[in-house]
Amino acid sequence: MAEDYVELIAELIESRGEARPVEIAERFGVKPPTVTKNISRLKAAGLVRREPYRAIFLTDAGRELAEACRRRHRIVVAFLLSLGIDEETAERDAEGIEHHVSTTTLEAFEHALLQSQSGK
Amino acid sequence: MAEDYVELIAELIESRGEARPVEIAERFGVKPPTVTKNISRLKAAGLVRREPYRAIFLTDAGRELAEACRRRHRIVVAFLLSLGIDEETAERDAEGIEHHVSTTTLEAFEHALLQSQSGK
DNA sequence: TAGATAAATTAGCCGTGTCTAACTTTTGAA
DNA sequence: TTCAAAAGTTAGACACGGCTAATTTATCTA
Ligand SMILES: [Mn+2]
Ligand SMILES: [Mn+2]
Ligand SMILES: [Mn+2]
Ligand SMILES: [Mn+2]
Repeated sequence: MAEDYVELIAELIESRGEARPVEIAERFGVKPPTVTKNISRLKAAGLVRREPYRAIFLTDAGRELAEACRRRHRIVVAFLLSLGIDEETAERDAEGIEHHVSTTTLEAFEHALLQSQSGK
Repeated sequence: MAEDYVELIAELIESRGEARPVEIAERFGVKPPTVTKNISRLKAAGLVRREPYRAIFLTDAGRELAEACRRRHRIVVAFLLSLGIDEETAERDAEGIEHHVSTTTLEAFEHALLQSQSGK
């Protein structure tokens, strides 16, 4: 959970300037109270900073985690695409797969990606 | 959860002749009461048949699900191995990845597997 | 600037999956 | 054949992630 949240929060801050619960709820297909509760957990975990009724900010730890997650996400998607999978499926599957890919496997994906690029 | 359980139950029946809660608990690194409760849910879902204090059997539906899961598991592991990932990591990662692989992606894995075999 | 609307929170519920402690049933050895 | 050890179950607790209904706060608009 935490990974998907910080990832989305980072993206919202980048694209919208701020991360709002209502956006998060829409993106995850979840109701606002669920977001409120989960954001509290993120705050308790030191990943997020925020005051009630205000936008959500990432802590340093949160930003670091977000960056790692976004990188992993990009690699997994790119890898699936390189296998000829359509974009929609690649995105959907990557959203789950990304949470189970070890460093070893991620590196193997990157390596395979390079091969497929050189081999056209 | 159900997928991992029926998969393991099928394997235990095949290798040991029967599936016992104590073995399931060990394999999943979980305590026996957890297994009891989860097996009850499997029974409620019509995947498993059993009487208290006796071994666990799969229903037809359970057996079908188990077969599908084992097939997916084998393909994901084989695919990761074909990328040069070590067996331990491949098994560990596959255990999570298998639950997020769509039919489309599974087919892409199979296809890539064939390519890697022909290309030696 | 008042009032309506939108956004967010709180309270309380539920199902899942985990645990420990205590109990019951089965089993296997003496 | 008995009875101790192993296996399994029950009871009760907890954290997580989801929900609805009701309330509170912020925002926009007339
Ligand atoms: Mn994800
Ligand atoms: Mn992601
Ligand atoms: Mn699994
Ligand atoms: Mn598996």
